[in-house]
Amino acid sequence: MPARARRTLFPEVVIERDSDTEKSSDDEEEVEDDVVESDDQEEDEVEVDARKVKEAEVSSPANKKGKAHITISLKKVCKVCKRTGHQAGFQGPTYIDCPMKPCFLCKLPGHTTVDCPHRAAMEFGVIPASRKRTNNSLDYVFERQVRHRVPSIKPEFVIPDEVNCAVIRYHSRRVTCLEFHPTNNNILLSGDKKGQLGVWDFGKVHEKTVYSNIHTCLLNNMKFSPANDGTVYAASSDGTMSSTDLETGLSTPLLDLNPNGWQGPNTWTMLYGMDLNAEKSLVLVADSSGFLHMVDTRSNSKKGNPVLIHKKGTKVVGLHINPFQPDLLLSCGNDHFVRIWDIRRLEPESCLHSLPHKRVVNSAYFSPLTGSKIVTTSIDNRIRVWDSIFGNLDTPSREIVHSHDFNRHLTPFRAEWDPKDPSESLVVVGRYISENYNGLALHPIDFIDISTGQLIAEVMDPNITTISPVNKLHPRDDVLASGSSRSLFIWRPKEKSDEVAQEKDERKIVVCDNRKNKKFGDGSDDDDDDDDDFKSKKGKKSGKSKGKKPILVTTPSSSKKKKF
DNA sequence: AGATCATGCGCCC
DNA sequence: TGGGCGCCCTGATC
Repeated sequence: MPARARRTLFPEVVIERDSDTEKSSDDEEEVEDDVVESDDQEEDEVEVDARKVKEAEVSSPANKKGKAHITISLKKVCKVCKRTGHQAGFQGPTYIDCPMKPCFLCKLPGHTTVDCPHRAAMEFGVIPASRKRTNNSLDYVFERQVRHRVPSIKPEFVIPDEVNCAVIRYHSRRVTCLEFHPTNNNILLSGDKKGQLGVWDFGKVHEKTVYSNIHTCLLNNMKFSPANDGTVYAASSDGTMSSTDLETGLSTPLLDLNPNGWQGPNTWTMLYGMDLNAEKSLVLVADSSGFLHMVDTRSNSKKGNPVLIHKKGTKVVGLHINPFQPDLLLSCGNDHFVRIWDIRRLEPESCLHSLPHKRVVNSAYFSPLTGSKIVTTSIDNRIRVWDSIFGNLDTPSREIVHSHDFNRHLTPFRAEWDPKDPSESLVVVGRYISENYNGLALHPIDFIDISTGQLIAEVMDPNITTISPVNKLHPRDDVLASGSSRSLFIWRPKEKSDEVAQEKDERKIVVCDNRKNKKFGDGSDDDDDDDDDFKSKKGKKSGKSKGKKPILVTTPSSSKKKKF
C-alpha cells in the first residue's frame, strides 16, 4: 500500500535526550516570562549551546518583578514543551513532533505521531468489537425486514478526486456547512461562521449568490424542506432557526431563543443540530444547553415544550432523523454521548440507547439508505461504527483511528456517508494532520471503508494547502464538495472532469473576493482571474515544487478503487 | 517573514 | 460546580 511507502518519506529523527529535562519546570516557566520582556542590550551575550542555556535558566535567580538578568535566545527551545534539546514544528513539509508529547494521532503513549502505526496504514487503527450474538427480537426484526435491503456485494467506489471548479474566498469567514440541492444537480449551498448563506451554481461556475442578512453568526446546520425544494431551514448560533426562500432570499425566523437580545453570555442560547421529519412536518433543532425544540412547518409554530436530551448546559451539536424509520432520532453532543430517541415519546431520560464516547462527539449519522448503521466522529480522533442499530449497541462494532482533532479555529470534522453507496460503507472525512506529498504539506480528504477501516482514497490537490474539515458527497452524481477555510471546491472523478472540461469552455476557478483588496489579481474583474489566483498565496509549508503544476490528485493505488 | 488575532474545550483548582 | 487558564500540524492579515 502506498501509504506504507509514504512512510519512507519521513526522515529518521533522532533526538538527543537532555539529561536535565526532568528538573524543575516551574522555574523554567518563570524565567521564560522574564525573558520575553527582557532588554535587548545583552542579546549578544548568551550563546547557543542548549545545555548552557538550560543551566543558566535553572540557576539564574530571576527577580520576580524587575528585569531579568539574562537574555536568552528562544531559538533552541521547543515551542511545544518549552524544553531544550529538540524542536517541534515544520521542517519543510514534514512536521517534527515534540517527543515529550503523546502521539498526536492515536493519543497512545510509547511513540510519536511519526511512528504511529495508524499513520502508515489506517486499517491498523480498527478496533473490532467482539462478535456478540444476541438473538433477541430486534435481531430477528433486522434479519427479516432490513437485511434484504442491504446489498451483500460491494459495488465499485467511484472517487471524485480532481478539482473541477472552485470558488476562492467566496465566504468572508470559514465555511461551516454544505448542502446539495435535492433536485437541481448543480446547486451547492454553503453556510459560514458569519451566518451567511451561499448559493452556488457550480455548473455555471460564475453564478453565485450570498445572502448575508439571514443570520448574524455561525450557520451550524441547514436542510432543504422536503415539501418545497426552494426552501431551506437553517439553525444558527444567533439562536434562531429560519426558513429561507432561495429565489427571493426572503427569510422568516421560525424560532428565536434570544428574543430579548444580548443579556450576557450566560443567557445567550445557540442553535446547533437540526433535522426534519417530513412525515410529521417537523423541524427539530437542538440548542447549546441540552434542549431539543420542535417546530411545526405547517403552522410555523412551536410544538410542545423543549425537552432536555443531553446533559443540561451542554451543546447538542448534531441531530439526525432515521431515513428509514423517521420516528427514530439520533443526537450527539458535548456531553460525550450519542443518543437514540423515539420522537413519539420524547422525555428526558427516555432515550432508547446511549452510546458513550471518550470525548465530545462532532457528528452522528444513521446510514443513508436503511438507517441501520451509525457512524460517529469524536474529537478523540476516532470514527466509531455501529453495524446495526438492531444489534448490541453497548460497544461500537469498530473504532477507526483517524486524525480529525479539535481546533478552535476549524469547523469540527464530520465523517459523512456516501448517499449513493448501496452497501453503506463509504464515508468521507477531512484529515487534520498533514503528510509530505512530493515536498508539499497537504491535508487530504479521506475516503474510508467503514466496514473494514481501510483507507480507500486520499484526495488532495497541491493548490489546496489548507485543511478541509467540511465535506459532502453528492446524492446522485460522483461529486464531492468540500469547504476549506473560506473556499469551496467541487471534485469529480478524473476522467469525467476531463470530458466536462472539454465540453465546456468555462473557467474552472473563480476568485470571489469579498473585501476591497487589490492584492489578488490586478484589481480587475474577479471573474477574469484564473488559476494563478488559485495557486497564489499558498506554499507556506511547501518546500520546492513552487511554480510547476504537479499531478493534482493521488489515490493510494488505482487497483484500490476497484473490485470489492 | 514574523507578529497578531480570532476564541472552544478540557482540565485543574 | 464553576471560573480561569492553556493549547501540537490554523489561516488571514498586516
